[in-house]
Amino acid sequence: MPRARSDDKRSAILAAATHLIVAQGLGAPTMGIARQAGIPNGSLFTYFPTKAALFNQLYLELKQEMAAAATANVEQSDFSREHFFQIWHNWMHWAVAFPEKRKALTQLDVSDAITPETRAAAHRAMRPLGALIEHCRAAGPMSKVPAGFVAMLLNAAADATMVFMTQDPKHARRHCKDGFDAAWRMLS
Amino acid sequence: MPRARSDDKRSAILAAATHLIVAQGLGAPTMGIARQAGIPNGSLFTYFPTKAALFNQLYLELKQEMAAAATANVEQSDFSREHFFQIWHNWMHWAVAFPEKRKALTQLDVSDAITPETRAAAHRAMRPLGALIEHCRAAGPMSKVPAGFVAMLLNAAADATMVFMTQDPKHARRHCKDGFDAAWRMLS
DNA sequence: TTTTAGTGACTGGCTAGACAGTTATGGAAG
DNA sequence: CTTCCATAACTGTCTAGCCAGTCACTAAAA
Repeated sequence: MPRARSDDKRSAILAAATHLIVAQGLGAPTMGIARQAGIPNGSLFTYFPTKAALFNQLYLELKQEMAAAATANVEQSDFSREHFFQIWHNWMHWAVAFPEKRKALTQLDVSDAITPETRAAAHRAMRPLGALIEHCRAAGPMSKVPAGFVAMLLNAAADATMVFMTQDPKHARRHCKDGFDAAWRMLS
Repeated sequence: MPRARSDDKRSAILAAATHLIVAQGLGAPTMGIARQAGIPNGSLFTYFPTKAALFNQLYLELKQEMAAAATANVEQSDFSREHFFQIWHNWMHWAVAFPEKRKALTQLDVSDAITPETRAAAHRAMRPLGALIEHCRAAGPMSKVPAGFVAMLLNAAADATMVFMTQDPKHARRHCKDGFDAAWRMLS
């Protein structure tokens, strides 16, 4: 077997891309990303065939990481308010801990470089959350509302809460709770 | 006085930009925008000094148009649920009637080409809505939550509702009401 | 005649990706 | 154990194409 690719370099590229996307938007040049990652620009293309492929991969991994952070250490079958808050808290905590990742995600989300396939895969990563939401929805006033719509509304509330917490980290704890209360009022 | 600029051309440029931004993203070339507007590319720069200026102007005017559409034909001093729904309905109706304008707005919203000044001006355009929200907030369970946070949550809910209505126009009427009910539950 | 809009060819800078040559890796053959 | 080889990663330079904005000129308005 010939040389193996370096996971470190791969990660460095993704991290550099996250950083530069936040600083310069999606127009950030690949050369800048490579420099930030500490590799020559040519190497970037041995890890990702095109810029779009890099963005798709980044989007997917960030979404997966976010989903994993939200549902870490929680049981599948518990549908209580407290349990839901635990997940919400994990979720918000991740966003505050990695503000660049969250910002990069919102940029990538509206980009047309992200393919429907990637979006579908990202959606799949959020599946565990979906099941939980589904259960709460069915028991409350939104039982007649399409599940996708409910999910979208909750996502929107979560995003808004993340933005506000990041904007005003001093009162992050309170904003986290306020956002949750609002979301919970929405579906119960 | 020498030749006056043509309002028609100006509008054509803005309309063309809206259309192309939706189709190609913010990377849409000025030449493409000019072609779509039916003018030579040089003329675009007699109406807008730079591409960024064009985007800022477009953002501002779309936001103003949206705000005006939402608050058309409604009284300032009425704070009832019905009145709020009337505004919500106007708002959603605009989004469904002009889906491209809404989509272009969401693109522009995350762009770093939009200056803080433009954002402030756009925010001012939403002022009448803000007063209404403020009143409802103060009377409900979110009285202790910052007004900006409440506005952000409502905006997020409105956006999500717009997306879903546009996605599934067949049941737009129901989604409009469902979105409103959810938003109303949030703040009362 | 003055002033400014209209026009479209042009340009300078930038960037994604190609490429030709180099180097590390590990297995196979002796 | 040593040599050799096949493979694929590594590298920096290069280039073809694109695009925002310019400019020299013309046309219209007053």
